[in-house]
Amino acid sequence: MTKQERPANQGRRVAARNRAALITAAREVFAEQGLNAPLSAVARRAGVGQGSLYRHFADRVALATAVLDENVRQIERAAAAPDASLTSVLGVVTWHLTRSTAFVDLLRVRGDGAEARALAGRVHSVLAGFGPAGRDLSADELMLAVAMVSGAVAGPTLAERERVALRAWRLLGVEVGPLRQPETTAADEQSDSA
Amino acid sequence: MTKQERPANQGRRVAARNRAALITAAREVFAEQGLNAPLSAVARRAGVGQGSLYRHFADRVALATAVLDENVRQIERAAAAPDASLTSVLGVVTWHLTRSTAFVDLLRVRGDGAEARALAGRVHSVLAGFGPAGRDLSADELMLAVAMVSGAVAGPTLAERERVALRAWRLLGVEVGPLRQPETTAADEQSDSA
Amino acid sequence: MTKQERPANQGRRVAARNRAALITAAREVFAEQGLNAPLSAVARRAGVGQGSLYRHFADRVALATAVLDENVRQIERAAAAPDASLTSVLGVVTWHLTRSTAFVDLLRVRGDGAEARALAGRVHSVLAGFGPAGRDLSADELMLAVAMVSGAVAGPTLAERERVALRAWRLLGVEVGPLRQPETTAADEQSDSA
Amino acid sequence: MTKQERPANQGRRVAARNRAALITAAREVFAEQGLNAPLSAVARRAGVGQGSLYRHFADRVALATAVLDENVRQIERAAAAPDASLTSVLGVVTWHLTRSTAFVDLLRVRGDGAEARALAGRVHSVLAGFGPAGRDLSADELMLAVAMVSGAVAGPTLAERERVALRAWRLLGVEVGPLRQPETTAADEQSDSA
DNA sequence: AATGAATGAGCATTCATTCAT
DNA sequence: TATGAATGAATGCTCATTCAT
Repeated sequence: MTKQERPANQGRRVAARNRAALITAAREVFAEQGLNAPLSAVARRAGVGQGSLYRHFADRVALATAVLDENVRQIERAAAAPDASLTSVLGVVTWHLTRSTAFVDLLRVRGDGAEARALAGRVHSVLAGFGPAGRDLSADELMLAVAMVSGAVAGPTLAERERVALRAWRLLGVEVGPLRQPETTAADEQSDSA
Repeated sequence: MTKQERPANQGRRVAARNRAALITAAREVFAEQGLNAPLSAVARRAGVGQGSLYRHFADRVALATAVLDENVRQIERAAAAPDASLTSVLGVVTWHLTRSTAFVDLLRVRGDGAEARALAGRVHSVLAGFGPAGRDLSADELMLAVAMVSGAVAGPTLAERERVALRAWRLLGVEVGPLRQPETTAADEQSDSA
Repeated sequence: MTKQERPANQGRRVAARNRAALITAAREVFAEQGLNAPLSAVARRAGVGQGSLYRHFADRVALATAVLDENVRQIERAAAAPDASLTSVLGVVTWHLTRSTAFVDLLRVRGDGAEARALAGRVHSVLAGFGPAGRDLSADELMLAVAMVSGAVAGPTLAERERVALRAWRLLGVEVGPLRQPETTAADEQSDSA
Repeated sequence: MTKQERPANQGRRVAARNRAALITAAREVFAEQGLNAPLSAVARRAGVGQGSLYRHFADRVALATAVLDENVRQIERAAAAPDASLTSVLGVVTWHLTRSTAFVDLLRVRGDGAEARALAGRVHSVLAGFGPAGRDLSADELMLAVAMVSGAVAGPTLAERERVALRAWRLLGVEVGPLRQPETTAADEQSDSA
């Protein structure tokens, strides 16, 4: 029964690997060149043919969504940690904000499509799961605050963006945990529902 | 080659008119499609040849600068009014924020070139000329707050953007005057030093 | 946008054919209009999309180099023939001179880029492999002589250019073999290393 | 009678000055950027409007012809000098060859239009007026030799071009006088027959 | 399922030429 | 007669998308 799985369904295995490589490449390319970067650059960096990119992702939005989906999942995972708090989750959110222009846009520009709204909604849900932190803000207000910080985050260097983000949170009177990289689990590589 | 029917060269009488038309068109096109909109679309909307656009504005930045320069000048003029206050000026700033994506980007993304920084600096100077309003904020903090509101402002409809902007200011505890259209004086049409 | 009738993508079977067609077209267009001829004209004559041209040849120089590379290879092949002599090789060189403006420019204007110099160098090497003919000239002097003849070769008709070239060689006291078309071997179509 | 001339027919005086300025500018621009340089660059360098350029010179050829006309006239003047010899005139010709790409093309590429042929013909006439020098060459052969040297003349630096030119003449066994700048007389500024 | 070449629409930019002032 | 702006065709180049292999 399990024999069939072994003689290598090479095609399927390669497919999954390609998909992951494309997401990784897209994350890097979008970060470097912005969300309008040529898709050919993504394919090249992933070491994959153009056609394969289109097989996995119908369009630019689908690819971007896949990238951001990982980000959001990491936030959800951070919120699921035993010692999680609003403060610590905001630390993860802000970590992403300072790393990824695309993520900034996600949380800033709502309504850019059903996918983006869905992702933003998941962040909203996460935040709603916590009580107020430092100030008594509703989940809606928290999302607005996140958008505001997103809007402020800009700058050529990572350090500068981090500094600005923290100042922005302070101005809002919201306490933020340390900006730390969330763990990337193997799960990130397995999504195949696109 | 043997085209006889040239749409007629209207001579240099139209020069000033063309320049103004280009700025107006650019304002609209940039607002709708963002700062990377095709310049050909601007020329078309202005009813002007491609070459004329390039004669008046050496590059995209020059054109965008001209557009934003008008915005900033209106803010400066609002600040110079006899009954001006930080609150009323923020009303004008926010009015622009809700109208123009380009203006949002100007105040959000600093360092995108000397021109942008100069324009943002002028806004900074204006804000620095007022005392605190509703909270005791330095000019730097005020600029950050403006950037944050800029970041939050998004939405398909004008009404939505206005609502969001006001909520954002409230979250910051800063009082904002009524969002009102600044007067467009003839001076705006005469700038020829770009 | 809603165009349904794409002229059909014939797949990569045509890749090699396209490359050859581009070189052929470029040879003709460059010969007729000079090395600055619009590349779009080359693509059109080759019956190929603009993009394909750029895929095969990164820039104008790469295309010109490919064209001239064939010429030089034919000269090298002529020099490798069992009964080759300086006289016979000069016949081939001169044959090209009278056929191709681009080739004339290659041998006339040195230093127009590393590629051109490399190609000219290969001609130099070929000439250096023979002893003097009709006069005792060094390889350097021979190259100069070739450049001089190149410079003299001009005229609207092929016959005129041939006549001038032969007169020029006579003035230099150098014997030249019959102007004959070198064989185009299949090898010319296979180069894929550009 | 001569009164009319004084009260300044300003228009006419300016016109002549502009014409001369255009020729000078064209000489420089064509030398730097080649014969296909933008005419707007010529007008700009001459400090003259685009329209004025077109008033004086119907097209690019007319302008180029005017530039070369000066060169040829200088050669004719050199030939008219009391101590002129074929050797000395060839020195002047070669001086021009090493200075001006346009002049090279004139003597190299015949048949580029009636104007060019006429100018080349004048050079031919000049050479025909002298006896053989160093070798017994007919005027036709001399013109061919000039074309050959023209063809050889190339190189990024003036010194290199001069060196090559002299080597080329040596290879032809023709003696050449020193390369010297011909005097520019006021006459060059007065041609108004275009 | 992957590949990589083909295709052409689209955008930026330049420049020859015309023409009102 | 000079001026300088207007015009748009032409060209280079890029890139999203399709499709034979």
